[in-house]
Amino acid sequence: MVVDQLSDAGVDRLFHALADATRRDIVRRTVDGEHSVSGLARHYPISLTAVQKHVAVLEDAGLVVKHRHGREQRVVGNHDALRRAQQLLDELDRLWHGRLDRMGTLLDEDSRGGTT
Amino acid sequence: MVVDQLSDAGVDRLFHALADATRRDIVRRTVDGEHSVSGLARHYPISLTAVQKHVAVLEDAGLVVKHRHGREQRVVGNHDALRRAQQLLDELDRLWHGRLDRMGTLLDEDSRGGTT
DNA sequence: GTAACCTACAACCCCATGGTTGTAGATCAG
DNA sequence: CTGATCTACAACCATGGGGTTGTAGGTTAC
Repeated sequence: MVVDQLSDAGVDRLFHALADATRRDIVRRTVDGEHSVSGLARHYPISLTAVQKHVAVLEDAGLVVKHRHGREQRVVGNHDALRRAQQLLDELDRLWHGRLDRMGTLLDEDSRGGTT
Repeated sequence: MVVDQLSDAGVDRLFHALADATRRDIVRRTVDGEHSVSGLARHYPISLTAVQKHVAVLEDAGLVVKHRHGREQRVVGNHDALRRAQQLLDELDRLWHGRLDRMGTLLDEDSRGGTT
């Protein structure tokens, strides 16, 4: 489970969930503690249903967890998903460093070819 | 000016660009060096036009840079955009740590018979 | 020159997304 | 019980995203 996580379908969901300002804001809020869905909805100029859908997208991506508390549905951020996203970017980042290293090696020894 | 970058529109483009396996693969390839658009297209079972659009999305997000080289359009990854994405995730990550710190403080005060 | 190649762009399809409204089931407060 | 809240879900609409084909303009090779 090391290398090829970049082509996972869950990664699509993860980054797609982050690709919306409202959803990022919900994450920011739920990182800070539990919030009901309707409580969250009061902060945005969109309908409650729209917020419900955003929360569903976040939950599907694993960025958020819901659990019932009486008649409310409490939403709270999930740190693991964020760390997963960070790891994926780090994986790409490592490729860059590898490239830089290879460029240095080329300048140094001038012997090897690339792979395809 | 460091804090509120989470609600920028460019961030939408950045994460949206990363929310597609083909585009992440293009980034992975172009991190490793320059590739022509048609050269990239040969690796995927989709049309050249589709790849052109993916590259355009990546370019719009800043993850990739194009420049002409003869009749070819060379595509190469842009490290800065990736670092920007990493910084945004780190920003969220910091919120989590802040929360954990506060929870620790609460527990601490509670064990001392705090008055909240 | 002609042919082959690389790219750009317009037009079109299909469907997922983000938004809405409306209805209905639980749950809490009185 | 009654009313107010919170949530869920279905139906619908408009827009954009990912894909295609087709046409056209440059650039290299012959």
